Amino acid sequence: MAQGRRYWLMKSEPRVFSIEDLARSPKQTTCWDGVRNYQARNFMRAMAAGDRVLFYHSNAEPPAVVGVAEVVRTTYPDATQFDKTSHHYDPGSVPSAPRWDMVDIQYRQTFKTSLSLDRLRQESKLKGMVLLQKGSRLSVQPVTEAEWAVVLKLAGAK
DNA sequence: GCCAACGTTGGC
DNA sequence: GCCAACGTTGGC
Repeated sequence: MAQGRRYWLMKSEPRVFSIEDLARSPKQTTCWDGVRNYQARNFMRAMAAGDRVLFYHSNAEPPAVVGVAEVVRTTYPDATQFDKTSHHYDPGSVPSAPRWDMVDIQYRQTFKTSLSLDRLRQESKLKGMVLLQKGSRLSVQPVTEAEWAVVLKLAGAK
């Protein structure tokens, strides 16, 4: 395989949608709707099927990377942007030129031990992670191959 | 195009 | 619940 797989991190509040919810979803797959940040959207547009995703629980106790998912469908329009009843409705977006996209991701594994923010911060090799940068709020962000390897090793996972 | 006001994110 | 950091909006 000449094309290298890419790695990402996606945040979700477990009270809204947790990795357990993903594992219980039909086909263990969900569409990642509701992203309303251009940078995050652009990262989703760069995703390819087979890319790996760290699943992160934000607003959790503790906030932590809890497992792995995989991109199984590349970007397509997020239907909630046109749905007036949706919390994610965007009156400025028109169907002929959808502003917001989503991807589908499928469950892969839950770490036996989740990796809290604190734990990740202790790892000098991870100090460049987007997640750990001051003020970082991006809900979809890139992870380098080296960071990916360190995180999976810390989790005792493959 | 500047920038103040406002809304959101997310750790604490 | 607080609030720092950040993104977006809109008046000018």
